[in-house]
Amino acid sequence: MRKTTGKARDGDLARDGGSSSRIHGSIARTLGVAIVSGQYAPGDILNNEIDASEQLKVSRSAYREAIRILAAKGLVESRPKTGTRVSPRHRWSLLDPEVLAWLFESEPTEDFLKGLYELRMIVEPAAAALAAQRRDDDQLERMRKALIQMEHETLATEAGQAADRDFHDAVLEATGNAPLFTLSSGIGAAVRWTTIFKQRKRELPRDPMPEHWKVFDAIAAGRPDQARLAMERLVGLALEDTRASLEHQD
Amino acid sequence: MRKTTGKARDGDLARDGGSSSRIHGSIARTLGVAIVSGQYAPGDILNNEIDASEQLKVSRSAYREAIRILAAKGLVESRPKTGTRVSPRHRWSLLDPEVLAWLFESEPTEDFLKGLYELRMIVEPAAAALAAQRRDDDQLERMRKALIQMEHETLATEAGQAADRDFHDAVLEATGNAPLFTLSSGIGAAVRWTTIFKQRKRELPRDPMPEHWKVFDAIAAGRPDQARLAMERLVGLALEDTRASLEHQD
DNA sequence: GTTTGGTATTTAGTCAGACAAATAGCGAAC
DNA sequence: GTTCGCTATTTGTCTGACTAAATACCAAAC
Repeated sequence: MRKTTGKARDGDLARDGGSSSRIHGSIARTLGVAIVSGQYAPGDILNNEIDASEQLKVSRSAYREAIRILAAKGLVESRPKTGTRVSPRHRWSLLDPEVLAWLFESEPTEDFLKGLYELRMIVEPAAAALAAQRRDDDQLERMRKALIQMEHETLATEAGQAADRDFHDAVLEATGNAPLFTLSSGIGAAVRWTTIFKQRKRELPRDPMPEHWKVFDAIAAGRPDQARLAMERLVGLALEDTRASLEHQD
Repeated sequence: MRKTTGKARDGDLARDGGSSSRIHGSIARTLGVAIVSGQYAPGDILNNEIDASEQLKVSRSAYREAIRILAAKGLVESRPKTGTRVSPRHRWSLLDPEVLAWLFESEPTEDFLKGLYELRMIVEPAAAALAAQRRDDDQLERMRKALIQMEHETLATEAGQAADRDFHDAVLEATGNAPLFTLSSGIGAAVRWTTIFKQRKRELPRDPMPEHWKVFDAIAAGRPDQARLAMERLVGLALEDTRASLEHQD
């Protein structure tokens, strides 16, 4: 049954896999953005496949594949005769990377951002504690490299921001807990937005490195409680930055 | 643009929406189960669309829609010339309800179950604390009803188990945190498996109601710390039950 | 021998049009 | 008023052809 070759070429960060360069992907993105931005409300019914695909100037099959994508992420549900309707919000896979990207395409609501930070505040300190107990040397090395690059590039560069995300990713991975690790896209999104808001204020931002190194040191030393506390402080400071920016904006 | 009617008919638990009764859904399920169960390994390449759809005796378009579903959940990635290959595990949406269902179709690994409980142990106590601060009366009432039904039906019945899940769901919902709430399918899966393992032991299981009521009382009284502790105890006991069952099995 | 560049081939992607199946809603019969 | 069955509408499925992207291969140049 198996055919090839598990070349294990991983590690590349190929953002998208190019799936959104195909028609079905870009239609899914268009509709997905329209849904999460509230342009369609839960309960609304989309135009039937024939009309909708004509309006979008694509074939019905491409349109249908787009709908399958949205349905797989819980955004819509389709049935014969009734049509395709937008699902209630609680069905949406809000932590799916693509859904998150669609959400962030227009500015997310303050509520949602707050929720994301709250999630970080719950998950990341616990993850840091677990990582302190379980990390292996490779994972530790990955964290160190990420922080060094973050230090070099600063958060003003895309590479520096990627390094920041990579650090948090490495911590999550070092928990050895697969379900926990799948939250990294959500956490990464929150991390990214901290930075965006910091940048927006145009003030020379606080140096984020000290908290980061403290988390690293605690994980390196294998001290769970210390790692938890350090991560709590790190996320708390990020939250403060974001909150300050949001208030500043009004 | 909007067409109908948001009748807000919600609350129904329509398990699946029937999507798996369609061909594309059942093919997705078949392939999804094969992938998460390790029958295909990450990096493996699936047969090309023509051959695969012929073997499965379905049209190429139905097969393609199935693949779109799997791709949307991060299980596979397809590109021209290369074909469709199974994605590395860290891309899988392990907390997606359908993926979870596919995982539990064959018995999940002990590692994965442990991870799920660890996630519960991190998320649920924090959620209980937030719920104690934020729950409104309706949500509290939903929790009470769930526990009463759970008490009546016991965990031996499907209805009683559903009530258990509904309680944990209500707590998560009462946090008012949408991203957090999306974890309910994962938590629900862990809850379900506690019960399954308890049942398997055939011993008359410990009465789970006291811990549940303590969580409820703390949330009703608006005491976050007490709610956190009570939930920690509840999840801890569930974890013990499951662990005991797993050891018992060897 | 090594590199470079173009081309052939394989694969997913897209399209068009027909027919099947499900079902919500309506109207007739009771 | 209630039930039953029909019908119109919508998604679901199928077929087969064509398009476009990505790789592998081979030949030419160095």
